[in-house]
Amino acid sequence: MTRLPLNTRITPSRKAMIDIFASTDHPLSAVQMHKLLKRLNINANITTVYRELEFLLNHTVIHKIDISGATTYYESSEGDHHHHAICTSCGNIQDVTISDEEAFLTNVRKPHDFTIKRHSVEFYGHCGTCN
Amino acid sequence: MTRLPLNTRITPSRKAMIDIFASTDHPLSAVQMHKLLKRLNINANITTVYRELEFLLNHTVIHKIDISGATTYYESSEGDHHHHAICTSCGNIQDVTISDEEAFLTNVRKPHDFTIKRHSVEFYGHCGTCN
DNA sequence: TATATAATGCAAATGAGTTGCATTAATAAT
DNA sequence: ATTATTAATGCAACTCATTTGCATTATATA
Repeated sequence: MTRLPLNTRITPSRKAMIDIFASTDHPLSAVQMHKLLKRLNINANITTVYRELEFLLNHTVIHKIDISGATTYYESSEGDHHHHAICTSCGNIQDVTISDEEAFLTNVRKPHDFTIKRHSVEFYGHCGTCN
Repeated sequence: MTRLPLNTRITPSRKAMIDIFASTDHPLSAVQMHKLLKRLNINANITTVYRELEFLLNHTVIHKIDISGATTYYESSEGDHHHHAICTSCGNIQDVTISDEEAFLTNVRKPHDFTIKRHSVEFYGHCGTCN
């Protein structure tokens, strides 16, 4: 796992959130995380959840995924590089991999002098259940 | 251009927005559009801008682009299929094309039974000026 | 020119996320 | 074990993008 600062304190909500991200292969929003914590009887304030997400993000424990819409989703940085298929009917999010992604990236005609730091590839459509 | 409903009324703000999208190769947010209209002395309410964006979206005159963050951007549906490179420093958005995009799409290992309706590919990094 | 109703303006509400500040609690120091 | 330091938290208030209800205006048609 990524190294957290030396002065990082292990609080119940922090531990739970780290555990949840580590054991879930599913992107989560702040509100969803907040509910999950409640079910574990960890009554953290939603502000605390947002702040912790920011903290975990800063320390690359998690990363954002860019899904169309107002809500930000986060997932663990562990696991292989992948993208997402979002069902526009039920909101379900599944992983998508691209074989030979390097080839794909070499086919990108990027603007002159633009330095790519990261990329986002998302597919929208209908999942098996909603088809 | 896409056909609008028969009962569509040509109001000053509608006409201006359609013209602006047709003549700009640049994604615009509701707030940016609102400012552009003001400069043309069309003092439409921001609500009207949002409603008109929704209308143009519904009639496929424009489409949303999915950029990380709270603000939604829209661009004309005219023009070739392309993606975007977003400068995370200055917010500048440039077009990106992928050569042989069909090949890229065939390399996508999509979930079983998932029907892809559209996809979004965005690159984040630093533009020439911010490098 | 009158009529129907699409489009608009305004105010208020919503939803996601942020911030200031006082309080609490995890850890280090004693 | 006790205390001190300060990271983490809770709460309320706020911002920002966007939406909604409702009364009013104005475009296109009869």
